[in-house]
Amino acid sequence: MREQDRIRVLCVDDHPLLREGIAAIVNNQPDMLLVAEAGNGGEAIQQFRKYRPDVTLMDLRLPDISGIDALIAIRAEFDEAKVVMLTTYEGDVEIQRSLEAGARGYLLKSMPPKEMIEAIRQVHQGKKRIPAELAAQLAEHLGDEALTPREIEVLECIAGGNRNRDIAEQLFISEETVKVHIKHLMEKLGAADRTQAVAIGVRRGIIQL
Amino acid sequence: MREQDRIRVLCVDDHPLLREGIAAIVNNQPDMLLVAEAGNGGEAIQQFRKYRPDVTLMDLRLPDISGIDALIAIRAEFDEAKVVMLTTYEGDVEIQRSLEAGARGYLLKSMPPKEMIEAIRQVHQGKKRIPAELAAQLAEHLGDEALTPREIEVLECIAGGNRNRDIAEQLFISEETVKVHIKHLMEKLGAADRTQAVAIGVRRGIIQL
DNA sequence: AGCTTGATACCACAAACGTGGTATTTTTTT
DNA sequence: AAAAAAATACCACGTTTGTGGTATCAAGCT
Repeated sequence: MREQDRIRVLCVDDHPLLREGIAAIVNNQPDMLLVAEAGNGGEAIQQFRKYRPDVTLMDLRLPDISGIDALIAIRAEFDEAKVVMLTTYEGDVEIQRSLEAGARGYLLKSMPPKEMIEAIRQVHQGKKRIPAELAAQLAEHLGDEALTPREIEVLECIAGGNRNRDIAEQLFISEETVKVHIKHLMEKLGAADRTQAVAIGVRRGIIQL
Repeated sequence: MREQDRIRVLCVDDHPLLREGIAAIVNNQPDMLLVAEAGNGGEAIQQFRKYRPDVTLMDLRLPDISGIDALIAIRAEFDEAKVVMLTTYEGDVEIQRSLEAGARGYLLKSMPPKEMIEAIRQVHQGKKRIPAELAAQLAEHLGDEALTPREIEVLECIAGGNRNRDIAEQLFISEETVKVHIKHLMEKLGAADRTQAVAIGVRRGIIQL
């Protein structure tokens, strides 16, 4: 295959070890070529502008901005950009937000390399690629109401071990309002108490400790 | 350098992508040779028996048994085994347990490859290698009393959103005893309430959600 | 203009939680 | 054999949390 006909890939990840592994595997494919790498979101945008890759592999958490924000920034300039999110493990919320932001695929770093190269080929052909396990996980919470920004804020305060009174002070609202927010977020998350709300929030990627 | 003089390395990790990266980097060193790989703890033990590597890179979480248990199993047979733990990120408790189990080093997967190859060389020479950041994190909780097995069990129940009464039933003890355990574990962790106890427990690697 | 959503606020009540102290038994360590 | 640590249990008391219901206001959508 001529070099200019290969699928040109950009890899964005802050782990050099993993980038190395991806580079080895991608360049081992006769129909692919790793044209650039980036270790953070800013670099990712620059490298995209410079190389206009056919497919971009993007880690979800980067040192500067989140992978989702990098994705949004890139798609704002290059609407047709084909980006596959690649992450260790995140909750359904991260998957959903990625797809809403226009990601064409979503892979776990623990998946076999075969899965990754197939995803690159499919996405390059204009298809989408979300593994069945992740699709299933996503589907589990599809009907669920999302937490509001304020509710997330309150949930973060709860995780910090704050009492309702302290949360009220920090957010400049009354203790009763805090209670209302907690009631709502517990309902939405299906939590029996504030502690489980934090546990579920962490598992689903809504908050991080 | 003759092949038999090279540092012979075994890599244990369930992420094929990362193994590939490590393989590329290790084999790129003139004084190193990746002699075997393993994707889980059982394989790791078999491969160690077969190849007797000079240095082993071991992921902390594996599909079958924990990396620490694999380390213990290997060191039970081969006391002089030189093992470096390699992980994405864990709390101080994991670091401490690894070192107690006889690990010679502890690295994060996010560290530059240079750090890893230096660690392999140093450990091969009989030295230990713990990066300053991790040593500092470890030192922060050195004087702390560890949670007892029962306290950890209770903490796990708390994280599940159980009330004291439910925990009592599950563990076949009285509600009052549960309260005592919670009081103690909160003191040890420096938590203001049960929710913060869970958050701290997760951050420090004492429990996982 | 009407509707929905998010955020705010208050009240009252019951349930659960956290704190103080004391005490027994078993296991482990010295 | 003595001491220390871990797990068990009970009581009393005040604090915090969670539930129910009602209501206002602003912003955004139809």
